[in-house]
Amino acid sequence: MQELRDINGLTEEEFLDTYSPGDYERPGIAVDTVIFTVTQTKESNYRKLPEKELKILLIKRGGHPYLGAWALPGGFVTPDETTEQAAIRELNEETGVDNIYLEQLYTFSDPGRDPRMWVMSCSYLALVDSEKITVEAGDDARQAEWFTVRASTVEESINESDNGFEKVTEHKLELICGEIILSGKVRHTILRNDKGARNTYEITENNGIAFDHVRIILYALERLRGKVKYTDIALNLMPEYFTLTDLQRVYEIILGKEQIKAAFRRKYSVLTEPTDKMTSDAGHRPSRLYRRKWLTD
Amino acid sequence: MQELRDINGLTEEEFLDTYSPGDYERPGIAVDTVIFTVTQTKESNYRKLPEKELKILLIKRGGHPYLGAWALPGGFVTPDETTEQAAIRELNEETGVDNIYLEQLYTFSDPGRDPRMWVMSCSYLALVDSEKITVEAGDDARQAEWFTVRASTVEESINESDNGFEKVTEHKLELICGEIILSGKVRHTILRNDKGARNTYEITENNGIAFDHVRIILYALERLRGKVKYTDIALNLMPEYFTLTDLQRVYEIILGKEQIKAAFRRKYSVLTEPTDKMTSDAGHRPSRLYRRKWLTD
DNA sequence: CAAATAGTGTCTTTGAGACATTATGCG
DNA sequence: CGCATAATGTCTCAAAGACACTATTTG
Repeated sequence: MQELRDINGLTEEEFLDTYSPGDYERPGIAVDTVIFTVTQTKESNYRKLPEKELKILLIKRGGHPYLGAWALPGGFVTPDETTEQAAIRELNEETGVDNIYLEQLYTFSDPGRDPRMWVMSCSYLALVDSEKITVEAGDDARQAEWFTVRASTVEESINESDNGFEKVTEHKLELICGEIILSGKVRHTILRNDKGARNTYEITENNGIAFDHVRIILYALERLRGKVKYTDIALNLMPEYFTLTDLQRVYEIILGKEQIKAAFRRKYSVLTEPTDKMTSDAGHRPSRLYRRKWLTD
Repeated sequence: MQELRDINGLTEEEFLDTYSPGDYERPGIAVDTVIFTVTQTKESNYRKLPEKELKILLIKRGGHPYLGAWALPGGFVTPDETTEQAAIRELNEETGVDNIYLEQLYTFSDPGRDPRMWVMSCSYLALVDSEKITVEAGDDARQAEWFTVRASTVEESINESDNGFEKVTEHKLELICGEIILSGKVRHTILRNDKGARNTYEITENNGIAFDHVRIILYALERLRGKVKYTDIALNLMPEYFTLTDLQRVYEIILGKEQIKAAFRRKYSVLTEPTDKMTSDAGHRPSRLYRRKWLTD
């Protein structure tokens, strides 16, 4: 260690021994995880392939604030863990899911985002294969459900000036689970000019979604959509064996856009390796099953 | 408001009136900003163009811990502001710089990253045009300096197994400001397998850089390098008028790779608009000056 | 004129879009 | 046999890589 002494003549060791944290205010740090999966619906026509749906997990709040509303799985970080470890721990406690893809999204810090007190949310994006989730909905009296995600961009306005522009976009989110329909809108204002770049987000409508979780969910979806095109992130949503058409459907449901088969296979089949297994008992030609290929770059 | 009552028979309003935050431990939240700029060096040969250097701002620590080491500009967040507002405030206090590009990077939360107490760092990436910085180095007795950034990947090892792989990369950072040379290494372990995806980072060497700031700086550089290719983010480093060769040099210094002139212009000149100004007094053909074009998508 | 940069032309390569054609299991 | 999907071939178009060639200024 260095022998440097500070203004009070203390070495670092001496300083740390006598250090006591000030009593200024500190925020609670929550982690909130947007966990996506893709599920199959049963198809009436035996010949047709089942349709896929993008879903996220929400938990019904049993206490104030937002009593009865639905919230992202999460909880508070403790001093002996990283936010990532906290996210894994909470997800495991609440869903029993283990070993899943996880990445940090964004830290939301608007004062007032929690009506109780000062709380920041360090949010995470998680992806899980639907075959892995045997989530006991509602372990400890809490109700947990998978909601189908529908998102759309409602309205845009662009205001160009000489040295920049202001663009307003309204994003709508709908979450559906049987009879339960939740929804919300977020207005995103992009301000770009020679004075800098500012993004502001405002929740303009909210039906049944707790805290600022509409915004977090929309942010997660945006990240997922962006990354799907240039990484192998989507493979985390696939079971061990899958067809290339399955994979294509997953891309389509995430991107909200049909993909051209030949081009899709050219681009994304490098993320997979063929097995000698085939599908069977479908009302049409069997399809080869593929596995994930682990790309080291 | 809703009339829902919780398990104690309270409405949300009543609940919030009587709510008192628990006394569990909370972390301090710091913001630390990696602010980049690109400067020109004087060129001895009057014909040649000046070379460019990528720099970041560091502040010499005047107290423990890490007394005498160099740290990113930053400070603690207060309850009435977002982390972004805190970053802007601190940057303004410490450098006088205003109106700059800012984006959130990552929240670092390793327990023990601050030897004093539990502190998380919400880090930001900032970009500023070097003509704007008239930073009074050392306002309030604190020494602030711009350090030239050199980064390289030192070593790699890949360990492939049947159901995934482990890849280790060592990143080296060198920061140079006159006689002062700081350096550090971060070992990045990427673990990908059917049990999930984990990245771990370990600071394996550190000469004169405070806290875990080596890692934050390397992370910022990675983000900058990634985004430069598919956004107009680099334009935030340019003065109002610049030549396309200037812009190309900025890309080259960020990416650490020469760009082919014709291809570069085809791709990135859409981010600019020509003016009728030209350079002059160079020992070669004058060059047209361009301005940033504000793209609304 | 020589040095050095400015600016453009064009051939090649790569990859995505679009669409067509052939293959195959099941009721 | 006909339905629905599987799998691949190929033409086109757009963008990036590579390199060459012409244009201009100043000492």
